[in-house]
Amino acid sequence: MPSEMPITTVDAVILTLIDDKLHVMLTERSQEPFKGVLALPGGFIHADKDRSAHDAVRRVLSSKCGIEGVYFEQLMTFSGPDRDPRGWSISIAHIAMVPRGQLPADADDMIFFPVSDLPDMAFDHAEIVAAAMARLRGKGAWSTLPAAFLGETFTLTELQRAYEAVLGGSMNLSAFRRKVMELDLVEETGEFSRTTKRPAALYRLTREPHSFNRIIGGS
Amino acid sequence: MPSEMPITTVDAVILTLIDDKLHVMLTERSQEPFKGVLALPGGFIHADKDRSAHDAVRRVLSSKCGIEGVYFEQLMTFSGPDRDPRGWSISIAHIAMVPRGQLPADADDMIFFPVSDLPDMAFDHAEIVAAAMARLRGKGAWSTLPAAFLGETFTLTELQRAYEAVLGGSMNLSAFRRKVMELDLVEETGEFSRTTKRPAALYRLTREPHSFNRIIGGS
DNA sequence: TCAATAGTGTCTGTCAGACATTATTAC
DNA sequence: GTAATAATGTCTGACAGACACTATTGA
Repeated sequence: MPSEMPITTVDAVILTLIDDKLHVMLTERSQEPFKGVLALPGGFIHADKDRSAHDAVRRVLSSKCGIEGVYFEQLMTFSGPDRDPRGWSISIAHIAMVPRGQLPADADDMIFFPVSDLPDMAFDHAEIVAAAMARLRGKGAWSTLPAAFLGETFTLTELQRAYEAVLGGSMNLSAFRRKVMELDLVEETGEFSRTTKRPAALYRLTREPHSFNRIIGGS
Repeated sequence: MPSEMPITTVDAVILTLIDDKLHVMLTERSQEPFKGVLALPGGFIHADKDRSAHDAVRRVLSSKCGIEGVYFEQLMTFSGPDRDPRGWSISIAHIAMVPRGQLPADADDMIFFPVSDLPDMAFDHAEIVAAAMARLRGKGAWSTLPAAFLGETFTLTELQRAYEAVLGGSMNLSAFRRKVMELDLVEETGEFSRTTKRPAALYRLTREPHSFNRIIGGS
């Protein structure tokens, strides 16, 4: 067993939809290294507190960002001797999808940037965000994952906007509705949204975010 | 920075096709913990030797298994206080696809088991193999990844058998050929395989294993 | 000539995209 | 009524699956 183990951390790419566009949350680092530089929220794994990397991310989301009960999953692990000046390091990167309304009111040190226009970031975090976007694109078309950006209930139009934001490009209206209905991805709540002219039926997911087998066609 | 960091290892799920069925490579552990139990090949990350986890896997494949130059990619990272009796540990699991002919002749301590009938394994390696299978299924239909099980050149029938082994189930002959051709996944070599009655044209991939956008239909 | 495998042609049902149409509300 | 948004109906082209057919070899 080697005497010295790599530094082990977790990082979270926290995404949300603002004005139908994907945004990623960054914080300004308060400590060295990269003090004052924007970075993904993250932290060390605490062997005494965490039961898994997943658990460590939940702790970071909660304690550093005030975010609870959102959908997140492991993205991939980044590693190497040079990515952190403190030494050979590992970051188990995760991707989290947060409904806009579920973000804490106090957001002084949590800044959202559109993914289409990102600032310079600490460590290799630009690479991590790029990997998150690739994953989201790849998985978006094959899962109900984009629904994680919406609240408990949503209209079909809102759902379509979420898919479009994730996949980029626009989708066919009736094909989208047909597909969503026949795959039984959603069920009616019986309620209606009255924020638009004609009220829109509100739906909820029939199950947690999951994958399916046929693409919901892009533009 | 916490004083004690988790144990950091890499493991490899090495897969190959034997008689058109997926097999995974296991070795009998020569040391504690789990001495004498079957396990995935793996090892510690060596901060002084490895430039990345990917690099560590390449070293393990080469030094422990005699396998060079095969396609492999990161699967996911497993972590927790209980998966290794030596303490809080991380395993960055990888999945490797090896053509049957490229395995070293000497294979005394490398035993292949069909994925449909796996033995008990050390650590949480059963879970890792299950994750590898799920990944392979999910990605198989959307990439030329199954071709990584074949040699440099192959017949279309061999390619179809590889897809079928990865995806499970059988595929439509002419639909498969049509799709493969119109996606320009392969190109003719001009050579012919003479192992069957009628010679079959030999093809090679036009590019490295990669993803595409439409499924190659299963049965 | 027959068996075995490689490879092609064509029909058909399904489904995604396009787009016209209807429905329900606010003003 | 008119504007705006929600939701549906229907036509059409593309394509996957089915399957019959042809091609090329060994024995």
